[in-house]
Amino acid sequence: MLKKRKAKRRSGCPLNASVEMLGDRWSLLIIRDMMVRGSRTYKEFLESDEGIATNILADRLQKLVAHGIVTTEPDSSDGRKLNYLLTAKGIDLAPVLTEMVLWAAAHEDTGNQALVRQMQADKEKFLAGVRRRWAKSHSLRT
Amino acid sequence: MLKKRKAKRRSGCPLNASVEMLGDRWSLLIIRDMMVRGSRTYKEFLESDEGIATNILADRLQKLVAHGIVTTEPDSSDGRKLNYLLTAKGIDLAPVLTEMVLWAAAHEDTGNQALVRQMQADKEKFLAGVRRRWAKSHSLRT
DNA sequence: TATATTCACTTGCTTTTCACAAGTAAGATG
DNA sequence: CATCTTACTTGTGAAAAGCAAGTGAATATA
Repeated sequence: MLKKRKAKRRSGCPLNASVEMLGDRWSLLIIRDMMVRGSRTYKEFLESDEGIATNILADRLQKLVAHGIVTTEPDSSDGRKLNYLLTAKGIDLAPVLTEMVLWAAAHEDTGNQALVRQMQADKEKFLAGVRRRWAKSHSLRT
Repeated sequence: MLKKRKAKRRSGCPLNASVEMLGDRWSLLIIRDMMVRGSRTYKEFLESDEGIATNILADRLQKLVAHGIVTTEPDSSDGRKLNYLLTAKGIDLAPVLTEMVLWAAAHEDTGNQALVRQMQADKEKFLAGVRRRWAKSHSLRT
């Protein structure tokens, strides 16, 4: 399979750059799974409530890796497993996710009120927590 | 045309709700045009750098209205024009857009550095500005 | 007032992406 | 060794995106 060299941007606007990397119905949910649910493997992502299709998941993971948001490393105790981990760039998406969660929680009837209340109570504290958890468990690569 | 009653959510997660409303390659760009470029009409949206197709624009505007993010009102001085305006819910997306812009600006090579620097300098001030501009020029409807 | 132009879309068609079901290969387990 | 698990790939139909052209009402222009 031939991989494209450099998908040219539709515009130079930073929002457009974000949208081109994350603007679909799955990418941010995968990142959420890594960030708040601690998912690491293909199988764990598949088990999420939203029910992503296997081929779409493979495609999105590959794109997230290509964009430098996620890295992979083989699991040391099980040769079949590949661990997907957030890079520093990926962790920096925490504020984006937070604002999206708070917006939906404010304007829609949604579940997961535990997470929402935690974010509402102290956004910065929540973000610090995410960063700390990730800094601890892995050496972050760029 | 029959409109669907209530597109059931894939999950109750607030992030999923956001993604189902905004997770595509155009919706947030339309909101950006309203929020920071002051676009109001179909034609103005079409003129954006990214080059949205006419049928996609019509579809996205309709969905944004359906989600209560945008409202319409006829232009008082030109009967052909329809003005699209952000609702309070739409304006509340300002922090989401801001974080997405700052993230891309930090990790990608993008343009529009003027806007970025303004956001970096004082996020809260920028957000207050957006809110003030919108509160002034229209009565916000829910 | 007739004509051209603008505005906000539709329509039709092709291409791309999504979704579902099934299959496969490498590694682990009993 | 046989079976199971994990991380995918492949095939197919359906849905959505993208492009070009067209429509109809309102407005500007000659």
